[in-house]
Amino acid sequence: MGCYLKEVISSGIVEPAELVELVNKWFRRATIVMVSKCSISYSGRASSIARESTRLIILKQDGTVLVHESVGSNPLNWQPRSSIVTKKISESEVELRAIRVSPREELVIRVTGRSLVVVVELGDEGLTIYGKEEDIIEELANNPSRIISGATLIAREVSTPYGRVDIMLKDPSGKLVVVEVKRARAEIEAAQQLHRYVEYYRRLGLDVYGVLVAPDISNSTLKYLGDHGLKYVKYSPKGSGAISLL
Amino acid sequence: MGCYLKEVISSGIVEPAELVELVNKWFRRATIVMVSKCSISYSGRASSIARESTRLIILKQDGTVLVHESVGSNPLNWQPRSSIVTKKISESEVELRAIRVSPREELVIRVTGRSLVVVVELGDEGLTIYGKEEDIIEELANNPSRIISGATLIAREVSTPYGRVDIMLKDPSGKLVVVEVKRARAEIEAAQQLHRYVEYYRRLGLDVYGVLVAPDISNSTLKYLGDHGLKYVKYSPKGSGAISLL
DNA sequence: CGTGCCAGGTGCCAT
DNA sequence: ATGGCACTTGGCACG
Repeated sequence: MGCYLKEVISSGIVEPAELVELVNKWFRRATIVMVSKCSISYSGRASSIARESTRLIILKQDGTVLVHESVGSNPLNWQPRSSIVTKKISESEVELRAIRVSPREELVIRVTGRSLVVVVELGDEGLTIYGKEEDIIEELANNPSRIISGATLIAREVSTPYGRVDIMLKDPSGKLVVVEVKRARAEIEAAQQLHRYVEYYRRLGLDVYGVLVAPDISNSTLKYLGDHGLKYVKYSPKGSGAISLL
Repeated sequence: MGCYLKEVISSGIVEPAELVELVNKWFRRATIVMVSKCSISYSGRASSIARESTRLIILKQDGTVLVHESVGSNPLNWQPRSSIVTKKISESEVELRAIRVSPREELVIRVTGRSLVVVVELGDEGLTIYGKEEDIIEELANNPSRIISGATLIAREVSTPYGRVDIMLKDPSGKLVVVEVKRARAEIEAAQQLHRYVEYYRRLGLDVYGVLVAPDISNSTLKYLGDHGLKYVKYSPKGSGAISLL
C-alpha cells in the first residue's frame, strides 16, 4: 500500500461527535480541512446569512477560518488569524463559532450530518515576490534622471500627515519635486494622492511641483493632472515579468 | 460503515500518475482539493517563487486556483476563475500550469511525490449580506434630514467623469449638496473623493458644497475637510449588526 | 493603536 | 474593455 503521506495526520469521513473531537484535538496545532453541509451566520462589521449547502471549511493553524463554495477566489465567509474557535454539539449538529475580538465579529458555522475531515501539517514557507512598487521606487531612486533629466534624489518614503511621499527630487533648477509611483496603470486615486502631498508642501510655503510616474494612465486621470498643474511621466520598470517559468 | 458522504466523489492518497488522471477527469466538473508537496512559480503583473513545501491546493469548478499555506487569510498564490489548467507529468513530478489570458499570467505548480486528493461537489448558494454602504445610502436617501435638517433628495448614484456621487441633496436655502457616505470610519481617501466631486460641479459653474457622512472620522481627515470647506456629519446606521446569531 | 497605503488585490457595475 | 469604487478587503510599516 502506497497510501501514505507524512504530513497528513488524519483523513476520513466522520460523524459529528468525532468532528468535535478532531477540532478539539487539532485546532491551532494543525490545519483542519472539512467538507461539510452547513449553514452560516456572520455578524460584525456587516452581517450575513448563508443557507445550508455543501462547503469547504478550512481552519488554519494560525486561527484563520475560511469557508469556500464552488466558485470564486474569495471565501464566502471567513475570520482572520487569531480568531477563537469554540465548538458545541447538539443532536447530530455541530456548531463552530469563530470569534474575533477587535472588531468584535462572530462567525457561526452549523454543520449537519457527516463531514469529510482532513487534518494536515501545512508549510509556512511564504514566497519571494518581484515587481512590487517598492522595486520600481528603488530603480527610480537610483536613476532620478529617468523621471526628470538632471534631477537629484533628496529623499525616499517621506512621511507627511497625509501619507508617505514615494520620492522627493530636486530638479536642475533647484525646485523640489514630489513623485508618486505606481506599478500599474495610474487611476484617479493616484493623482489625488499626489495632489494631496503637493498641496501639503505648498501650505508649508515650499515651492514644489508633482510628478506621477506609472507605466500607463487613464484618460480622466491625465485630465485631472492637467487641471491641477501636475505632470505625468511614463515609466515601465526594466525587470517586469522577470522570472522565466521554464 | 457510516463512511459515506454524497458530495464526495473521490478521496485518497494518490501517486502522480493518478493525480493527473483525476485532474483530467474532474477539472471544471467538480472541486479538486489537494494536499501536496510542491514548488510554485508565478509570472504576470508581478512574479514570485515559492520553495518546495506542503500546501493546500484547490481547483474550483469555475477554474479558480488557490494555493494556501498554514497561515494567513489570503492564498500564497492563486489564479482567478476561468483560468486554463494544463497538466504535464514527468518522472514522478506533476506540473500544473494555470494560465489567465488577460492580463497574461501564468502559475506553475510543480507537485512531487504523493498527494492527498479530494474530489467534491461543492454548493454555489452565495449569501445575503446586510450593512453594506448601499444599505446606509438607502436609509439616508429616505431621510435626508438625517444629513441636513430640512434637505430634500435630488438624486442618488450620480455619475461624473470622476466617479459616482452617492447622494445629491438640496438644502433648505436651495443650495446643492454633494454627499459621500462611508459605512465605516472615514479616512483621507473619502474626503478627497468628496473634494473631487465638489470641485467637478464647481468647475461646471454650480454652487455646491460637500458633506461626508460616516459613523466616525480620523483626525487628519477631519482637518482635511476643514481645510477644504467640506463638512462632516456623524451617522451610525440604525440596523448595524442587525442579525442575531441565536 | 491609529492612519495611510500597497496588493498579482477581487468583484461589481456603469459608460 | 475602461474606469471608478466598495470590500467583513488583508497585510504592513510607521508615528
